[in-house]
Amino acid sequence: MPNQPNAFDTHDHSHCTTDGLARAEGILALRKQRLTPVRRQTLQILLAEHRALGAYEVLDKLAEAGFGKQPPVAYRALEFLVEHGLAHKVRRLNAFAACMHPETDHAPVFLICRGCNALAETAAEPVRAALDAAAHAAGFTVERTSIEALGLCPKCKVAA
Amino acid sequence: MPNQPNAFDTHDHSHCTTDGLARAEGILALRKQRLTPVRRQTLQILLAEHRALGAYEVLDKLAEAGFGKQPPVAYRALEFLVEHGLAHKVRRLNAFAACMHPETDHAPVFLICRGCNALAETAAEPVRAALDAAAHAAGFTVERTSIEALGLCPKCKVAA
DNA sequence: GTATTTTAGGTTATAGCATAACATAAGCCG
DNA sequence: CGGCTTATGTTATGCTATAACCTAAAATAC
Repeated sequence: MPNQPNAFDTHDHSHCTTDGLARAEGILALRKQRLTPVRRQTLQILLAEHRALGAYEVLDKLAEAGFGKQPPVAYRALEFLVEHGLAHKVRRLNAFAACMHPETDHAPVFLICRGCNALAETAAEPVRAALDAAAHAAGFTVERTSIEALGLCPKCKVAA
Repeated sequence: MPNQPNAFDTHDHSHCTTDGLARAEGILALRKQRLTPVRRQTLQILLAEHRALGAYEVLDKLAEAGFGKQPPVAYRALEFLVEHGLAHKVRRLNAFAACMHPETDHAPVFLICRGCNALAETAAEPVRAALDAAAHAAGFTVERTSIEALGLCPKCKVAA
């Protein structure tokens, strides 16, 4: 995993958005997929915050930006982004978040702060390995995973 | 974890229900909580199958058994069971399943078969440890986890 | 053993999350 | 440019979940 700041660190957030969009363009170009206006705007909305947004929250922002205001508008864009690893669904929250390292890691591990709703992705490999081992012992073949932890980020821990 | 059969093994399933109910009674007695008729029936419904059931599916079965047929009837019973570790919510499926080892393991790891919908709980400790380590590196304190894998169980793998 | 408090169950209503199905428009390619 | 494919817009609906209020049953206090 590249050494990017995680959501809990103070960082120059303007890079998150610009980098994210640039990387998305690169990835989609390779796959001959189009980053259409709605998709681009949707990704930008997710990249703007290090937290998960509900589909209807995204939809409202899309509507403000002049796109359609019916649920499928948001769900389709989100589905596309998830499919291409540019965003993830956070199942615990029924919400979506931009992927912070779309090139490298398609088995995300989420840390969800219940204090400030910040969301960080963290090193998946050791966790994935442990899960694969446990699954293998049961004769089970893992295809997709959701690994999420709810708790307190460093800042909220201090505040508490 | 006691050496019980997991969902993917062939086993005498009648024990699952009777044992599950007996253990629930023991656990709740210690906590001075009541296993009322709806709660008991709900647990029994979940224990009857090694898969996750949607709340409305549980509700239908409760209604058949003579209990109320409004959503809160099912949700309240399910919430109670989850709270006391007798059932779990499977977030990937928005559904509920009986806990297979309610005394010992309150951080379940689920293996969900996409072929037959069977659901197994597996050894949580190593996975939990890896997750805790990753979280700790980010300064994050884990309070609750959801760890779920989607894939193929041994039988469905052969069938495929 | 009856009154009081607490806990649980029932019901109505509504909120929040998600998708099916169909119509229109925009890019792609012969 | 005509037909194909992909994407967007819209209507309608289904599934998941909870708030709020009322009644009943159990625990506890007297």
